[in-house]
Amino acid sequence: MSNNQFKRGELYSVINGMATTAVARRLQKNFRNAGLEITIEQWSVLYHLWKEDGLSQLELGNRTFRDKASTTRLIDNLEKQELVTRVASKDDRRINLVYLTDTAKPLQQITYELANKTMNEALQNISKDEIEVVKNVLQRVYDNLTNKDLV
Amino acid sequence: MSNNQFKRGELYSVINGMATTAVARRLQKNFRNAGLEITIEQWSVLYHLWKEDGLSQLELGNRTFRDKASTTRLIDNLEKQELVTRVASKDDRRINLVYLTDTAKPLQQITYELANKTMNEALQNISKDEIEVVKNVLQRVYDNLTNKDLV
DNA sequence: TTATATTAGTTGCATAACTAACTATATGTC
DNA sequence: GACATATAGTTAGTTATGCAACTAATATAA
Repeated sequence: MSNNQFKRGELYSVINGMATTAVARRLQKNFRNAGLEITIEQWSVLYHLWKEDGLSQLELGNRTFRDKASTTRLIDNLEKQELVTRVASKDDRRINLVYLTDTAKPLQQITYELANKTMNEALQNISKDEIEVVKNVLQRVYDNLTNKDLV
Repeated sequence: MSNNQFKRGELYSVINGMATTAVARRLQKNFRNAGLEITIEQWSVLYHLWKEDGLSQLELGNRTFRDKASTTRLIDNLEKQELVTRVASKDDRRINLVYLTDTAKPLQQITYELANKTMNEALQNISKDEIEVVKNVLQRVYDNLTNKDLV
């Protein structure tokens, strides 16, 4: 019997990601309570642009784990809210580089604070060691399912 | 400084749930490759009905971590595919009890097997102890954010 | 240099999520 | 019994997801 055999009844709770969902919902709520009109999905894109502005849509999709269709529409919505602009690359005109606008810049500080607050709420009474194990395991799960595409 | 302070750059990967997403996508793919036409969201509802048939929509929503509007539409779609039927409760006619049809019953075995297969793919080289820590931490994260609704 | 293949992004279609407002049934209080 | 309140479920509106088919631009190969 494999080392990783689950009792069937336990499977769903592992797959379900209820904790992830709960964190996302709480962060969204904290955004809303602070009067921020952005979704956490939009924020996930802004987050990567604050780290490195002017990424291509494809690269943004990779970093936020989305396919290109989802990325297209997320950026459509961000553009509608005037938080980013698309600029065709001069080297390769197939590529759209995505840049933050001045409207987006002041959101960085407040959303970082709200994300920190949310994580503190989520991680009450959970030790640093436990968090490290979780991060490590989830990374390995991700790698198990994506590095080799054997299906 | 709090015990749970994160370096900012690490925040997103924790919130994002990329591992959860990857597992869900792989399970969906495994369903599709086996010729099953159901979504994992639909499967999550069937999963609970196989454990206990005839639950109310609200109870199904609780067990699958959905609000009632989402539950309504999920069951609409399951009904369209003739996998479940709604039966008004005789005791309280506001309540819809949801029952599996004969069409749904043969799906149980094959989807359990595919879920097991998916979890084995996901959890390669991850020890039982690590899995226990992850499950325990995620449960506590969930509890931290839901037991007391202090926002 | 022309034909073919690849790549980045968009669009159509279907499912699903959440909020808020709504309907219908039950319950509680006077 | 009548009126207010609570509860279960539905509907409308918006955003997001994924797949597949498409366009436009670039790269490769003959």
